[in-house]
Amino acid sequence: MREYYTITELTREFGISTRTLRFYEDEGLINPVRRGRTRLYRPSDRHLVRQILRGRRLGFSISEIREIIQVYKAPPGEVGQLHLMIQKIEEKRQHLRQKRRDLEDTLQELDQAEEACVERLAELGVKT
Amino acid sequence: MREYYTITELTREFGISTRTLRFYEDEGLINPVRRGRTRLYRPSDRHLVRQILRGRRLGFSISEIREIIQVYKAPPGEVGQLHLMIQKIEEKRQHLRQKRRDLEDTLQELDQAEEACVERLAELGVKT
DNA sequence: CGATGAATTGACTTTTACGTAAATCAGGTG
DNA sequence: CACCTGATTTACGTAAAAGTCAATTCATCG
Repeated sequence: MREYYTITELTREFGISTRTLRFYEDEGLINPVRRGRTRLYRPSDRHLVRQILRGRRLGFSISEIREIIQVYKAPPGEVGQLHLMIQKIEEKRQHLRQKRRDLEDTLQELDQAEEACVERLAELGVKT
Repeated sequence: MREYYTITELTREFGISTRTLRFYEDEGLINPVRRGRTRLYRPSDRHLVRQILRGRRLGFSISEIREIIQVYKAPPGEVGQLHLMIQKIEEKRQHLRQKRRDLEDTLQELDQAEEACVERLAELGVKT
C-alpha cells in the first residue's frame, strides 16, 4: 500500500476533476497533508474519497455526506456523545433503508416492463 | 379509487409544492388532464408522481427519471424498438445494482461505526 | 539557467431543481 | 355583487455542485 497519492492520480482513479477534490477539501470532507503547497493524499484520504463518491451516487448532498463521514471517524470519548452518535447512525440507517425500498421497487417495475416487452415480442412471433 | 386528484391534494400527500408538480409537467414527466385551465390528476398521474419521487430519492436527475419513466410506459409496437427498450432496461438495472452495492457498503460501514461506539461504551463501563 | 509541465489559488460561470412574487382567472358563498 | 379561495401563468431568483479560465508558483530536467 502506497504512502501518498498525488491529486492527479486520484482524479484518474476516480474519474473526477481536481476542482472536485479541492471542492471537497474546502467543504471539509478531506484533509490531505501538504508538501509545500502540494497536496498529498494518504490511503485514508483515498478511502474517504471513495466513501464520498458512494454517497454522491446515492444522491446524498454534501452536508449529508459530511454527516455520514463524521460517523466513520474515531468514536468520541464521552458517554453522552457516544449515545448521540449511535442515535445518528440509526438515523442514517433509516435513510438508507428507505433508499433500498425505493431501489427494490424500481427494480421490480423494471422487471415488469421488461416482461411486457418480451411478451409483446412473443405476440409478434419473435423467438426469444 | 378516486377518478381525479387536485394539485393541492397531491402536494399534501407527497409533501411537495405545486411548483414542483408544474415543473415536472414542464419537463414532460406528467400530463394531467385539464378542466378549463385547472389540472386534474388521474390515478395514473399520481402513480407517476410516486415513481418520480422514488427516482429523486435515489439521486437520479430529471432526465434520468424521464428515461426510467419512458420504460414504464406501454411497450412500443416495433420489434427493433422493443429490443432497444429491453437494452435500455438492462442499462437502468446496472445503475440500480451499482447503487445497491454502494448502499450495502455504506450500511456495513455504519454497522462497524456503531460497533466501535458500543465497544467504547463498554470500555467506559457503561452497561448496554 | 531557462523552459516545461504539474499544481495552486481565486474569480467567474454554468446547470439543475426548484422557490418566490406578481398578476390574473374561475367558481362558489354570503 | 363583492369577496374569498384556490389555481394558473410568467418571470426572475437562488443554492448546490461543480466547470472553466487566468495568473502564478514551483520543481526539475536537459
